Amino acid sequence: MADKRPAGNSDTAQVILNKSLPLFARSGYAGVSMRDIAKAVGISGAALYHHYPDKQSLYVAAMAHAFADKASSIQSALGNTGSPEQRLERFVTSFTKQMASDPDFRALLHRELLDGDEKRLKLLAENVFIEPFKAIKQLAQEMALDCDAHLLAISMAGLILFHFETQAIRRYLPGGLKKHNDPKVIAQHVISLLTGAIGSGSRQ
Amino acid sequence: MADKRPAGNSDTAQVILNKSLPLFARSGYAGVSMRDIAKAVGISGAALYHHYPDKQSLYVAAMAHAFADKASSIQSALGNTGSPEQRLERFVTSFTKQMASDPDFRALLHRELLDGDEKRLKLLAENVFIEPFKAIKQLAQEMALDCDAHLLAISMAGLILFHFETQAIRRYLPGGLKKHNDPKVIAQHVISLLTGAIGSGSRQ
DNA sequence: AGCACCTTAACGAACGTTAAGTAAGATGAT
DNA sequence: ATCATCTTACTTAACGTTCGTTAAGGTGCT
Repeated sequence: MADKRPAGNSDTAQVILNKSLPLFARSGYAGVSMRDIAKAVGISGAALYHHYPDKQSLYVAAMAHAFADKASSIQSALGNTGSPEQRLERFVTSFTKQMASDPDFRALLHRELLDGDEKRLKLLAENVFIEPFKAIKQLAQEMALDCDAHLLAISMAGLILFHFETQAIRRYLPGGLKKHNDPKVIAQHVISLLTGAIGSGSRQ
Repeated sequence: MADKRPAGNSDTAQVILNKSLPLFARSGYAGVSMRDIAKAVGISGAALYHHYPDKQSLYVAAMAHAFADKASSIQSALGNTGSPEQRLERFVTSFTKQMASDPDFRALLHRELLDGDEKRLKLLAENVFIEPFKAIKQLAQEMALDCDAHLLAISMAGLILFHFETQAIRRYLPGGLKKHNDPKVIAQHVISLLTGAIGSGSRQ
């Protein structure tokens, strides 16, 4: 009853997106062939063209699929109750946890920032990041009235994302410990940095 | 005396690296063909194999070439005179300027962080980043005794790099202005953030 | 002569994509 | 209920192109 399949109602198109996403995340657009995707799905290469007109369209659909719902889940992390400090803490811990749990999303995001043409970046910005960014910027504005809110909002996201981006190479840098990949540790560090614990407090 | 060229000493091998680097930076390893490189250099595709045994070796040589001397120039930005605050300011302004002036290096760095296998990342870490990272970590330690220096050093680099990484998409995010791509503005923002101007000062 | 450096031509493999055909279920007239 | 017909979802085989790479040979300096 749950899954009748009368006709013209296959979920293969969705399966293709789900199976191709980790491939694109790992190897990038040029690094994944249509045959790779077909093999991952378990169908012939030609069958892909029954669902998507070409590789480019499949890729764009996969990206849209990957980024869908991310906007709201990022934004909902902020809420609008409590003091700015509380909201900052809530956002940083939640965003850090989300990024930690979705390495494919992170990789695709970085790839789009590197390779995305104007059209794709505009789509990504307007459909995914504008709304959460607005909320973060608003928070930034409340926290530091004299500081450029746009720059500060970018800094918040960057602080978190860069720790994950450097996860692989930090194993070869001095002082790199396993705990530095713990979302809770990262979040705590970012919070204390953003609340001014570095330059002002803890004088010896 | 400086540049004799007796025999078996063409600079074509160097030209190949210099011409292929922007291609790899823009399109990644899989996105650049040997024929693309050959055309950029102005020789036949087969001639590349006179200087490098295969595409992989050419790529690794190009990366080594791109990252050579970066280590010392980053590190020398710190120096070891003056107060920690002065050294921080010197490092941030200098590092920001260096990154602003070398988009290819930035792109290659991000690509290696995304795609680099264990061996390449280890090479990159040990030959390029270990020494400057040690110096930055040392600075971090002096600035915030109670904070994890490894995390703080990563944060310093990430704050700067992420502003450049998001340069293209910020045009579509609210509050994005041309001045936010000015190295001096970015550096000033990062410095004020790291010296604790956010959470502590400027209460209304 | 011999080596360094380059060419054109070509190899087989893999690429994105299309053509042609098949199996299975839905549809509609009888 | 049956049969022809249509659509959906796929298959195998092949198309022309481009890929990394090699073979064979030419030119010019030492």
